[in-house]
Amino acid sequence: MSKPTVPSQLDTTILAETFRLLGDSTRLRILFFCLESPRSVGDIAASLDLSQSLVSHHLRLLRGARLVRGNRQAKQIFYELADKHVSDMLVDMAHHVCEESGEE
Amino acid sequence: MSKPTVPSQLDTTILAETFRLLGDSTRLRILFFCLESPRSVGDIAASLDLSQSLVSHHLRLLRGARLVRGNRQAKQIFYELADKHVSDMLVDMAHHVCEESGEE
DNA sequence: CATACATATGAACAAGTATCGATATGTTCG
DNA sequence: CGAACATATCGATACTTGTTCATATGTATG
Repeated sequence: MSKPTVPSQLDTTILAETFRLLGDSTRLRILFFCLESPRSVGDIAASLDLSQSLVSHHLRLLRGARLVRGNRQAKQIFYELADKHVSDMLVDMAHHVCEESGEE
Repeated sequence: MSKPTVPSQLDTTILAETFRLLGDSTRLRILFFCLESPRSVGDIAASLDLSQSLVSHHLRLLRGARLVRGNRQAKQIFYELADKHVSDMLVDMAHHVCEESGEE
């Protein structure tokens, strides 16, 4: 278990798919915005200054990859990160990038 | 420092750029291959069944983002991950994806 | 039921990019 | 220096994808 470093080609594909979804600043902003607390689609669009349609499109992709999850509350649907896994990952990566400078 | 969860829009862009580079299975395969030990371009191309040109292109991108680093040794150039930061990140993400199933 | 509101979907377009083939740069050795 | 090898760059192409506009689905309220 000390050397599972090289994933199979299949795993690599899956990993890449996840990374690809995270590799768009609009989607990242949505994710980080929903990281604090569940947010409705309209709230996301307004707060991040994005069209409602665009937000919905992105949420669809994020939902498909099980990165977010939404539950309906009357007319609105509130989205939040799918699980602690995902949120931890995001926070970790944010830290990685913040510490990026002054390495060696 | 307990709630740096939401990065600035600028940071988000930088983060996304990094993710975008990781969001390609060919590049990921190259990275994981170089994770074990430094590899020459030709070795990467042969082992991963990719054209030399393609490998070089991807290495250029990865180099530009300081994800890999190469040092020349006679005719060959051996590439390795830029620092422990990057390699840790990759390994972590690989684990995340492996544990992906059987969550709830 | 009809109206208003919130979200989702579909078509279409522009921009980005992964890949390939050919060629150039650079390095070693005779 | 010139030949051989390793890597990098350039041009072109096919494909993916982020975004917008218009419209559909779904949900609550008078």
